[in-house]
Amino acid sequence: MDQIEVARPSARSPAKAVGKREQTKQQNRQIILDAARIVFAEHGYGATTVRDIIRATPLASGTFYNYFQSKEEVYQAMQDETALVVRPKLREAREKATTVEEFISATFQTFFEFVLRDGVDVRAMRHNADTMRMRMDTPEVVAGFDELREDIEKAIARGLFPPVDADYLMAAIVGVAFEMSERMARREDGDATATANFATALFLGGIRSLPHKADGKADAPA
Amino acid sequence: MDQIEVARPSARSPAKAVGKREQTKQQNRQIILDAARIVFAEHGYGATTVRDIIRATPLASGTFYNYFQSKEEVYQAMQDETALVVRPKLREAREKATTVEEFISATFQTFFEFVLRDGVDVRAMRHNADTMRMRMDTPEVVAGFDELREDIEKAIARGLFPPVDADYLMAAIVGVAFEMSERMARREDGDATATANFATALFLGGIRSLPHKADGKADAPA
Amino acid sequence: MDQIEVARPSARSPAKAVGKREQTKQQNRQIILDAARIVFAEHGYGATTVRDIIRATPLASGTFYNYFQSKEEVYQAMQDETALVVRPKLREAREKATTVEEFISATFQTFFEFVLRDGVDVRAMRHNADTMRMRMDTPEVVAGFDELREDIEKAIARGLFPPVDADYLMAAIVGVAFEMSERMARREDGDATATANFATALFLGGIRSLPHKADGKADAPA
Amino acid sequence: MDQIEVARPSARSPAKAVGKREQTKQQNRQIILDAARIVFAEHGYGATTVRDIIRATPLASGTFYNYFQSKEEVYQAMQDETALVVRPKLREAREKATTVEEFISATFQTFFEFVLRDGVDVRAMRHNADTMRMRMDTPEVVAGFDELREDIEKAIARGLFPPVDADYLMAAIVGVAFEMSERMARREDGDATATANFATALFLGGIRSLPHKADGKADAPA
DNA sequence: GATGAATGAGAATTCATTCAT
DNA sequence: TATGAATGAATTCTCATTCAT
Repeated sequence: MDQIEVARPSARSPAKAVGKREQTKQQNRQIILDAARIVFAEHGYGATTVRDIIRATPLASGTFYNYFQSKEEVYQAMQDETALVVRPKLREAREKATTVEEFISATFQTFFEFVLRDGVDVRAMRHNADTMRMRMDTPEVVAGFDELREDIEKAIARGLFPPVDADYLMAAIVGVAFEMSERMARREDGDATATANFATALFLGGIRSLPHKADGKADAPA
Repeated sequence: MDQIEVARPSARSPAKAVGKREQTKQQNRQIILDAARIVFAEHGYGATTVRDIIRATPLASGTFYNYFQSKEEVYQAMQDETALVVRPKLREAREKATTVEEFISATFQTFFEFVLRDGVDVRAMRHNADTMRMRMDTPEVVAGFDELREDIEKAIARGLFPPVDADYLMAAIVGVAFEMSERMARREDGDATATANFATALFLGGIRSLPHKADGKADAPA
Repeated sequence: MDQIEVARPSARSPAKAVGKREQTKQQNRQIILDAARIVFAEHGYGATTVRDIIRATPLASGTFYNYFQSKEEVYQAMQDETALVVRPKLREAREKATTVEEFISATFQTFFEFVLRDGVDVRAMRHNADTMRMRMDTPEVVAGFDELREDIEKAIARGLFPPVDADYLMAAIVGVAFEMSERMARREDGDATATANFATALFLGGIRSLPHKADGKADAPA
Repeated sequence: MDQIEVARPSARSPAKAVGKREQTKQQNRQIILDAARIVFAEHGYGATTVRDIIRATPLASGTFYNYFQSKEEVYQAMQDETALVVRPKLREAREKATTVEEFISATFQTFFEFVLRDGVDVRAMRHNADTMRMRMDTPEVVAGFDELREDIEKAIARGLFPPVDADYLMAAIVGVAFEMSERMARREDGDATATANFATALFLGGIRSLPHKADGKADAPA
């Protein structure tokens, strides 16, 4: 496990001291967040200790507490950082939708694209402890679920969707999104558009509408 | 937190000529597993300590280590105990299927019924740690995923399913099953059949086939 | 580490029950002693636990306590068993001595012969824990030192030895005996007589009387 | 307590610029080593626990682990600290020797002087555990044996010693040194020079050359 | 007597957090 | 603010010993 690159405050450059210090502060926070992302992915949440995170950092242990109170807090900050990036994208995509197709397609496409570009390496993350797969959602992430449900309800209200159980539909979309994104990330040739097409076809027309595979064989799992 | 009731070696059971000591051993193992199930549900996996589990038991601390090496091991045993019950049920249900409808319907129906009857109290479990939702899958659980994919592949082979990406389809089913089962478990009037009908309709005909709600409102979330 | 061969009491032979039982009792005590000898040699005294000794035995843990109270007790019994064999031999050899040569020679010869024949494998014993060499003497062994000193005093009394410091001379003999026996045991071609000759020559005439090596080189250490 | 203390550690103190923290670190390490020396002497190695050592210290339990990994490690550090003091003294003494007498005499004299001045209180140490005598040699101590053998080989090479078995001679010297030093330390009037004279005489001329005792009686043992 | 699971005191060790520097 | 050693409560785990079978 490598250390994150530093902004050591030891080298004093007398000029612009304030700006420099402020910058360092921001950098250190980011250094910790980045380290946490890697360490959580490697060891899993439960097995990760604050010490682990610090060790993956050039910083001293005391410094951690200048930025976060605990493991929980840094985890949430990390997840939130992520959620705060995706959620607006998802919202925007769905708000522009004028058809069911657009709504569903935009949701999956945006989500899968994000996972491929910005997501932690899922292969490292999920098979930690050699044995167990785990998924944790912070309040910020869960709030994204609520937004999706709200958007579905709005879509129902404006006649875009039939009057279905929005809570269940949200759950189905979320479940498919997370589970398929993990599968996608494990594939060598993970392709956000193809994956989104699959999920979209499913939600629009059911299994019989799914794209056919040329050879009739399932993709090899990782 | 209550302790699990004990079967102290005093009670004689004449039938099933298992030695009394062997019987006590089996009981103690089960006592620990049951306690673990409750404690993990209350505190979440990460926050649970071996001491917590022991405390929820009438047994001595050393006794835990006669049965399990660690928190991880008891967690896996617990999950596996569950998976070993559901997996054969699911397999059997799917093998009897002669149509796509039966395959999908039986899968969801069996799964949701199990969650309602034997599942841990999800409401306690998922909102632990004050904040975070989490899901962990042990190898035994993951093996169930593989079985589903195999069954899909077989169904494709015998022409039951169109030649789709079995891995992705499996992921979609699993995602929907887990995510909706949690929603279902949170509802006061959780209904396995209704939930299975929703999921089945989705997989057979897409969103537009979903059952319509009378009032057009989403169910209230927990 | 192998287990010591057993005398299991499980197979009941009704006849001669008492004699059989008595025999088994003696055997089990011996089984434990033999196992202890091996385990102490492998792990060293400090690191050895009663459990380790039991594990090296086909017996149950509770059985240990029918024979010994603790690790200390079994260790002493083991050492004493040894000392009780060597001490009479040494005494006898020295009592027959009519010259200094005989006294010294018999002492070393008897001791080194014993080490080679009955001693625990010193190579295993002394380099335990990969790091530390250790030697422990029980009261029975220490009593052997006293006997040696008494014999020296008697030898002085009857004019065999000059009137030297018997305590120091005893210490010197003991030190040379133990330290050289370890070196001897490490050598592939450990030879009690040659080793005894070396020690005897040293005590009779000093370094200049020591046997010369053909090549003038030291033996290779283990 | 005023100005001198107030001087900040950043201000350079030209000589021996050791920070206060570094100084405390060194002190704490020494505190633990000193406590260990006492506790090992009192309880013996096997019976000593890390807790015992910590209790003999004003430090917290966790602090121990900032310096040593285990009981073994602190024991070795302790022994090595000792060996690193004696070994150079012994080497130097032997290198200056131009005769057998000087070589042997210097070795014993140096060793016995060290034991009397810096050695642990042998009377406390050896009769620990109510029962057993024990000796443990760490690698550093064993390395001292190798040095002695090398020096003997060199002495043989330059014609100082006859071509004897250097390994055995080394063992004899070591055995006599340790065993006699223990006896010496038990005596009220332990005298390094007298003890060294005894050992030297033995190695130079054998028993018959040993100094005669005025009364022909052995010294009283402790 | 033999067995081996249960016991629980206590030893080893970790780790979040503090605080002097 | 950054540092990192000290802290000690909490946790994991071991192990001698007991005792029902």
